[in-house]
Amino acid sequence: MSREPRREQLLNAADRVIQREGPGASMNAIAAEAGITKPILYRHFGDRNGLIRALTERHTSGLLAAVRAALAEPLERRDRVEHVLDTYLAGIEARPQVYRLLTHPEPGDPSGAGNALAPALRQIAEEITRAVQSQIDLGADRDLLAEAWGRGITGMVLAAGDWWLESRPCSRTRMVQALADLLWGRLAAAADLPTAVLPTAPAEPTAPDAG
Amino acid sequence: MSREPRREQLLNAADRVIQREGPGASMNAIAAEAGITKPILYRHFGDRNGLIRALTERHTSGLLAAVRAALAEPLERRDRVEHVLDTYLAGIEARPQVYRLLTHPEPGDPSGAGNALAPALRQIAEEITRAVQSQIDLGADRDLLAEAWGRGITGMVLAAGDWWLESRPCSRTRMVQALADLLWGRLAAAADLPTAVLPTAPAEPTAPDAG
DNA sequence: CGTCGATGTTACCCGAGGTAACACCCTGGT
DNA sequence: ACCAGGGTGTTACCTCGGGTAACATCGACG
Repeated sequence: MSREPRREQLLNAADRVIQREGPGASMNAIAAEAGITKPILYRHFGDRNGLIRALTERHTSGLLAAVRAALAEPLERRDRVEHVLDTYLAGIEARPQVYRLLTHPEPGDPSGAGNALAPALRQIAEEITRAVQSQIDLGADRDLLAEAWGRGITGMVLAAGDWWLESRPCSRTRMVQALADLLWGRLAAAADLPTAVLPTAPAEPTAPDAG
Repeated sequence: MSREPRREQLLNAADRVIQREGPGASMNAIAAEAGITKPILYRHFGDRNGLIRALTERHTSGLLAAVRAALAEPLERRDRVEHVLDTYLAGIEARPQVYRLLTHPEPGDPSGAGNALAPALRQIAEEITRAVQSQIDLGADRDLLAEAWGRGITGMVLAAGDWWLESRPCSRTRMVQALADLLWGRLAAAADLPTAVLPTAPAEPTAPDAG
């Protein structure tokens, strides 16, 4: 049996274990599930990261392709956004344990499951939730929206701030503007670009077929 | 010397080590920095999580208080939002290593620093960035906005989706609506509530002072 | 003077990632 | 027929980090 099919079998086994025990599963456990011992895993995947990477690539290729397709769907912009959101949520809903692996490839503590936000950040999220609840009139959906938004805004600022801190693409005040603009609906308000899909190829002014 | 001051000293030492080596610092290293050995740390903090928790609480109390204050500032709503964003970014800018600890209390792999988004999610962020860049007219700030938004939206959906998956507060379609509304500027469009600050005490209709 | 509550130590356990050395079995070329 | 190579697998080990047990010390207080 050549390498590739065997690799697939091992990945299947790893999948089952992680499905069952979460992303903290040990290499021993995975090897046992596959009916073999550790060194074989290491021969195939180098180290634990390699295994995890292979596993996530396998699972995320589908989700990633789906999201990409959703982003390119020829819909009204709002509908397209909803379509992308729904695609993602449906994807993580379908396989929760795998999703954990997607978001937390590093083991971390095995007890607490589902911590996209670290405890300290969860406190911030709660503050935002409370502020929204007490300051803004959101009608009947008030509680749900406030909580979802509290989490969402916190996650947004976390991810964007992390990137900003790492690569410093601009001043702090500009970053503040960029995020505030996003929260302020600029995504909805901006005009469409003239359907040029290829990023490196600006629409040729002489091309007659795009009218 | 009673417990508390000693505790502070140990936390100071832990702080220095983490400042220097990042959140993956070992208990041995921390103990060495404090000039002592491991068991003392364990006596004071129970386990590694306890130490980290104490450390983060210490540092985040300031940031959390600042964010809370910013959220209560009597400003125009947009200005308040910007104020909160700026407060947070200034906080993480001031002490990057501590910020890492805030966002990634679990060690994880020591090589990669600054991964608010796991690799798989970073791919999604890039897809969004590309889509925004190629589909929406954002003027001169185009590149910056697209990238910041790509990260931000991904982080938002990650955090909100994680929460939704964990506690299932509503149907998937409703969650999609909640997030799309957030991205669509409903935060900006909604009306103010009549300055009732206490969450559990709805504004008394007979109170005359709130006019 | 004893003892309580801190301080501190050395030495160990355990589990997990990772590796070295060895053995087998099939296939194919000479 | 034979042996080399590339796959399969094994046992036994190393290292490092979190965590604990057992023991020694120092100062204060009734």
